Amino acid sequence: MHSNVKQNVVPLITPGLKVACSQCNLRELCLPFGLSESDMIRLDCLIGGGRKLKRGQHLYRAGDPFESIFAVKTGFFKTDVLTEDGRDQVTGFQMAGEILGMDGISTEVHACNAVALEDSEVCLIPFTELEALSSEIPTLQHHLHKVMSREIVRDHGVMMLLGTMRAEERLAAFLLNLSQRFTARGYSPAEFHLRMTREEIGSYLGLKLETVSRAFSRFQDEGLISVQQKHIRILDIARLKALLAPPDGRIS
Amino acid sequence: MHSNVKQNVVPLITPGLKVACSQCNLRELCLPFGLSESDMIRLDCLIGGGRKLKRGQHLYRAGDPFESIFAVKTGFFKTDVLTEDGRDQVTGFQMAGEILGMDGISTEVHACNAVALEDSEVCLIPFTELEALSSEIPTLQHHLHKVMSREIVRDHGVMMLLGTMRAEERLAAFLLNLSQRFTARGYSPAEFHLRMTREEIGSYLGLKLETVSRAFSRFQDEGLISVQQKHIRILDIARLKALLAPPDGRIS
DNA sequence: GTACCCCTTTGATCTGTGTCAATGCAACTT
DNA sequence: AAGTTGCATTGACACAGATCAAAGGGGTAC
Repeated sequence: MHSNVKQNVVPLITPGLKVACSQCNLRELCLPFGLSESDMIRLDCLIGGGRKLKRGQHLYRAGDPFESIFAVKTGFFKTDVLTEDGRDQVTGFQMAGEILGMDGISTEVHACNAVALEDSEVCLIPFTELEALSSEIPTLQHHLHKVMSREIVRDHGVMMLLGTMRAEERLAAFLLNLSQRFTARGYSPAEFHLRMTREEIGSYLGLKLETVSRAFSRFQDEGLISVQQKHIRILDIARLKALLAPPDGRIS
Repeated sequence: MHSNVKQNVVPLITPGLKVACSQCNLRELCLPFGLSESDMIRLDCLIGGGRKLKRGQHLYRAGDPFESIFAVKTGFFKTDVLTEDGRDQVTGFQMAGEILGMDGISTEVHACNAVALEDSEVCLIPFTELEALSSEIPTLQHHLHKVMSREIVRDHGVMMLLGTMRAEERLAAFLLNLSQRFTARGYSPAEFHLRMTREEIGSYLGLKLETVSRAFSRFQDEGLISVQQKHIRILDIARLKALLAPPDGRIS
């Protein structure tokens, strides 16, 4: 009855898919950043091949034993936490060049779920081997620490968003963040396709899907963006930014 | 006019204050966890002495160059982020054995402020040296990664709290979290002193101080806790926990 | 010891977002 | 091509928490 898009079959590692970091056009965004050619080749050697996922498939689930972190090669992911009592919180959306799975290091078990929001491809980076290599390559070690620290800082930004912003401010911040990340990857800053549903956006932003939808509509009415389902075009990025810094200051 | 408690004078490093990790009764909670005696002594050697802070003093400020991380030896801290437009979000409260400052690794500059909420003492851990040592001691390296990962997981928990919980649930979660952390340090799980103001609790929990105060009062009326200013006594921990897992499930 | 100031509590009202409900739209299946 | 299904939009209403305001209490500094 279900299409294979939703089956969540555990995907096999596809060894033929291996593409060396040194050849990868994401290397300036990803883990190998800053490495010399020769060090990059050493990193190539430990990366355990790629893995392809269909839309809807889990890369890992909360409770899975932690063995690797993952670098997104193509596609789009979400991570979410869910508690016994049924709460569900999207903790992030990840795109090409971003690292997934660091939540698992602390307990040796993944703390959240990672799901592909479109057909995607990741590199598998066995963590024990990565630690071993990074103790030999200071640049790699330091960059790994930077990546983890960046995740912490990003999370603090989300806490700020959830703790202090109103619905429209949250959505504006979300759109601007996506725009900026797409830009860094060479895509249009103004026009993109949302891979996630209104409900997933809402979960990430601490809002209900209806509120997200209404905020989109209001932005459109005011000429800030144009929305057609999942297709977004930012029409007035300056006014969108201005939403985040209210003129009256709101200084406590 | 101001008392010296509020002056935020940059405190000097106090070399005489140095206490070795190997002698520290927090070593099982802190960075040296799991190290052999000899490795712990090597860690001792790089720890750059202690630093004492009066209540209200900053350990570091957003924008300060990043050089060290810090381990809380005694006392209590808060970290907060503030943006140009005047938003202010408390991102965490740290107590003995917890590590501060990892936000600075990614950009070489601290991303938030750390303030002592009572007279406190920290160990200074120069980060470059820590990286160097950790590449020689795999256990130390791995534990550092665990500490950073734990921070990421903790942040996800706060995002869950901010994104999905109602005021009383947030406060219950907050109290239970404090209780659990005090317990881990050998203090009473049921009775403790809040070091932060209602406003700081509110900022952390994404609530206004009046809402925090009202929630405290309601908890007291219902016999869950007793509140006397900053002195808290948990009277019915089971019912407090039950607040977090509503009987109807609330499963979406 | 005393005075001041900040923190906290509590009340009254307002408002943004959640909730409930119905309709619309688009893509995918058959 | 029609039917099914999931996602998005929109409206009406309710309510949790914010805001505004005032009074009380405790700790801290002198």
